[in-house]
Amino acid sequence: MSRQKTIDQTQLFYETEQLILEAGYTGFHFKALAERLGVARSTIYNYYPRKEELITAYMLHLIEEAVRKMDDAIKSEEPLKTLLRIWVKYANMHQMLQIMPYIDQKATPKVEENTQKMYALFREMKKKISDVLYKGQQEGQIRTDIQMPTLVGLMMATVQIPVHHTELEEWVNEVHDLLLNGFTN
Amino acid sequence: MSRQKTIDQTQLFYETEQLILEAGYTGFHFKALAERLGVARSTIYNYYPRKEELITAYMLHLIEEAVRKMDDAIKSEEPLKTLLRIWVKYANMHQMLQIMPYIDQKATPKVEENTQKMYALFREMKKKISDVLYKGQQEGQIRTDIQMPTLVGLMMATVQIPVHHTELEEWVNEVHDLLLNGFTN
Amino acid sequence: MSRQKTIDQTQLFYETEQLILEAGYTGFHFKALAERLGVARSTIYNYYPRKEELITAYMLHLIEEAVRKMDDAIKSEEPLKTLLRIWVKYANMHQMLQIMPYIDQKATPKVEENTQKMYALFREMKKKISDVLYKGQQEGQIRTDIQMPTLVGLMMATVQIPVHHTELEEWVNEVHDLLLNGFTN
Amino acid sequence: MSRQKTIDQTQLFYETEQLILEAGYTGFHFKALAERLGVARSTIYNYYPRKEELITAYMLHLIEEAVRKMDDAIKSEEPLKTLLRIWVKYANMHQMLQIMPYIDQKATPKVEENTQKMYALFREMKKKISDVLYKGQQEGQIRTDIQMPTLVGLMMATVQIPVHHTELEEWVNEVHDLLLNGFTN
DNA sequence: CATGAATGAGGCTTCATTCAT
DNA sequence: GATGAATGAAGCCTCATTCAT
Repeated sequence: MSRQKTIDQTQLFYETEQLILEAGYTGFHFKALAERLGVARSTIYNYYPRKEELITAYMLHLIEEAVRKMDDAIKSEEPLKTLLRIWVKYANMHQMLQIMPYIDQKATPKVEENTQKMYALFREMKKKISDVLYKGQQEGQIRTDIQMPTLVGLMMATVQIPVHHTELEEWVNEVHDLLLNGFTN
Repeated sequence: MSRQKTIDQTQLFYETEQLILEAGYTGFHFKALAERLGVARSTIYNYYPRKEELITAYMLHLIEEAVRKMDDAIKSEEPLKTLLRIWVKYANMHQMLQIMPYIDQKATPKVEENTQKMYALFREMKKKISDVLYKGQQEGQIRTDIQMPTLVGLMMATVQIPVHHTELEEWVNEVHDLLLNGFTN
Repeated sequence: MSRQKTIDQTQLFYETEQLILEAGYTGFHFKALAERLGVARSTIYNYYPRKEELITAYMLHLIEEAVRKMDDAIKSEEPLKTLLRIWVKYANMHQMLQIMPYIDQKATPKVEENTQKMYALFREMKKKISDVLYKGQQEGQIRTDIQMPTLVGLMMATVQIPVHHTELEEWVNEVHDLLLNGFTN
Repeated sequence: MSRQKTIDQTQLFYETEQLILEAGYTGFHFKALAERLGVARSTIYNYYPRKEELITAYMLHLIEEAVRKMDDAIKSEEPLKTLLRIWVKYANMHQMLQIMPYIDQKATPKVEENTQKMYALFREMKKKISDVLYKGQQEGQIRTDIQMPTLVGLMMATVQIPVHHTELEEWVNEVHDLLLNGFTN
């Protein structure tokens, strides 16, 4: 019925991610993206009529995936460590979130919708972390004299800690230990 | 009647900072800057012949100031807490550093120079933090089973923790406590 | 469930007309047209390989219809009034004619052909009006001291007079009276 | 203080008018305009940041001029004929008004403002014509059995009558006569 | 120095049109 | 025939930068 497709969602999202990571939002154009994909610029417009629509669709997809994994994480034995592992694997998600303020969130209704959903999911993620920590408090392992948002904040901030380690798992162990026990002996 | 016609360095840096904070690197143009300053766009070129030159000059200035304050900090009684306080007060510096990758660092020799200096200063800052922690290790307060970059990394990551507190000092105390003693009871 | 998949000439012309009337030539695209018709854009190309071909075909069809009606009109008792009535009913034809200059009339041989035919028919229409007026002059009702093109021109210009009337027939009567007897008492 | 100007308002408006008359709204681009003016496309943007802004500014200017002339006209001896003369001299204004529907009237606040003003002036023009006709009615020359909007409409429609005459004044005389006395002997 | 004027490069989008199935 | 896919040409617009005064 029609010609063969040359770009698929997966590849499109993959190159979108790569381009943003390499060039930042400033350097993210359909021109550059088209070159990477080896298609004409206008072709992309047949899929996403607006730069912002593609970018938010991609982000939404990313965060949805992360949230799904977290759901499983919570049921694991060491939930905090598992959350940490996921959170760090999705470190680029964190980077993406930082570019949100520079996106025209009212570009099209679709963009607005995607944005809303993303923020909702992001709040959900924080909620999941809170829940794990709260459970720890109930069970007496986690201290209660620090405000919850500060606890969550520190946990989430760890994404910024560079990975000097041979294995990601080493990083996870070290940071987990540090979070739980602090700097002091 | 007419707005101020001459450019004042201080105001120039101030507006540069504001503009970047409000609009990000994407929204940082000489056009917008000139409007804020109430001068013609071309006037700015008499001071900084290149957008990148202005931006790196401003950042360099910012980081120099922070480093200077840190020098004093180290001599204080609670050096870690003082460092934390400074680091957080210069939180925007952190934001600025994140835009560095998107700046054409070879635009002009001056830009290259500024960039080099900035990175040097940034390394110096990390060194200062390391030193404080190292001293703590020598004195037996800080644990030695965690790699130094991880310690420094966590300390620096704290800028990301949102400030829900009435007073910045509360935030500092809470985060300091958390860093030292960890999540557990 | 799905919208009609085959194109029907009548509907095609109908939507063409509607779209031009609503959006003007500027807003007349195959994209918009295809949406209205509920078919793929490319489908239209199976019928009209060129935008201009469709548009001129439609116009030709419209003007042919009008000319046919005028033929009958001339045989009526009040030929001028009847012509006026037809002319006004085909007011959109007038609008269409105004977009002709902006169409690439040499796009394809077919377009050229349609255009030629249209202009011929249009001249024929003017001829018919002239004939009616000329007959009036012969019979002594219509004055002869005004150049014929001016008479015809005024008659055709009436299409621009807005219809504030409840019934179109009222408009016709009023304008007819005005044309014949003028502004004065 | 600055470089010499290469385009002035007058020339800009003149070329705008010519281009619209020749190419219609479809063919009116800054690209074409810039070529005519012999400047870079972007230069025009320094004056009018939006295509619609230029076009509406030009139209407003045109209609303002016409209204001003009409004011004088009304005091003349043969006001209706004078109005007719002016109206026809500004025939292109009429053409401009017809493209209004295809302009994005909400493009910018300035565009909206211009549009509002234009419509107001246009209503004013119609009012002036009405006033002249009304005065004629009071003085017993103009018939009162035809609705005023129809009278005004016919008068305004005359712009559409082609000028086959050697002198514009001949056209004016002929049309004026025709309007007043009608087609009949 | 300050400025208004001009410009080119580059990014954003839309649409007519072609083509393989 | 009908369609989805791809594309190029063309128009829109913004901004860094240069230049003459």
